[in-house]
Amino acid sequence: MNCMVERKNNGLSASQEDYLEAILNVADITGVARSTDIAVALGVAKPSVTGALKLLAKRGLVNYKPYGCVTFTQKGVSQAGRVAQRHEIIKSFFADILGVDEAIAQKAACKAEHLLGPVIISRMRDFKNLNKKARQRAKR
Amino acid sequence: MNCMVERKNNGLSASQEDYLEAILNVADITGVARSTDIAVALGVAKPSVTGALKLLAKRGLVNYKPYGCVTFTQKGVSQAGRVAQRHEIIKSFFADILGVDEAIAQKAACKAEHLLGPVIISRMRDFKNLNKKARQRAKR
DNA sequence: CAAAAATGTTAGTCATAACTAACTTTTGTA
DNA sequence: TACAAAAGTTAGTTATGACTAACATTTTTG
Repeated sequence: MNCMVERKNNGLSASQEDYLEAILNVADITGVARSTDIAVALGVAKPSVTGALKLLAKRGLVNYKPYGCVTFTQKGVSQAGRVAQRHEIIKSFFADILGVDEAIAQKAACKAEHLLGPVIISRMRDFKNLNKKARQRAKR
Repeated sequence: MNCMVERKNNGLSASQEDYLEAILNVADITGVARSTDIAVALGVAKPSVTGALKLLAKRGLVNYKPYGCVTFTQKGVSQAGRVAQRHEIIKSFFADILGVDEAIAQKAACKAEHLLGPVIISRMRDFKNLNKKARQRAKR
């Protein structure tokens, strides 16, 4: 069976990864990551954001100062980037290879990104690339 | 972004689905579902099993009696079956289509089965079937 | 059949991560 | 500039689901 719960590879919980990703996306859009925007992006209440930011700060992933605006540390940027990358690979695998609706692929990726390991993710990426090349060959 | 947490379709938590599946597997092997075996299968402590069984009983999915052995209700069988089916589809998709190691596919399926929706699951199944047919054609 | 071993349960604790209500700080505006 | 609105925080609660220690029941066996 072998279905036991495991420690995350990077030590981040699914929730923490969600926050990192949300900060990245919010900052991309508005230039800065403000607490309320993060809350809206994740559909959580504001106090949840405060709590999460403190935790991420304690882990050295973001620079947090009460009433100030949030920035990533070096470590935070790289972690957030990794999560976003996984998200993108999974989303486009579901959409392009499985032919699933964008919105559904998007939602599923949000959840799956926290638990699919590097082996599966990299196979998904390879699969997509092979598929792209095949289509290019077919076109010629 | 749209990554907010959602209510499960069937109202079962990931943990509850895990227990249903474990009961199914343990019963398949030993003929009966005993608490300790379930605990071993899931890698949890025995009191966790007791708690889960009470919950599943309250939801009308298993027949639980203290110190007795566990059986599924009609509803429980069908739920457990659905979960096991999803598990199998995902596992074999990862293994056969993505070419991932069986053990890794197995573990990933354990986690993904709780969150991938019907659309993606059915695409995975279709994809596998198409692939099988294609290989059969190629052989002729 | 009685004691030991195995099995199962109860009670109480912990961690995560959400929530609301109430408060503080910052910002925008009359 | 003062005050109202917006943004953010604190404190306290809740739910889920694990855990350990201690107790109860069942089964096995000498």
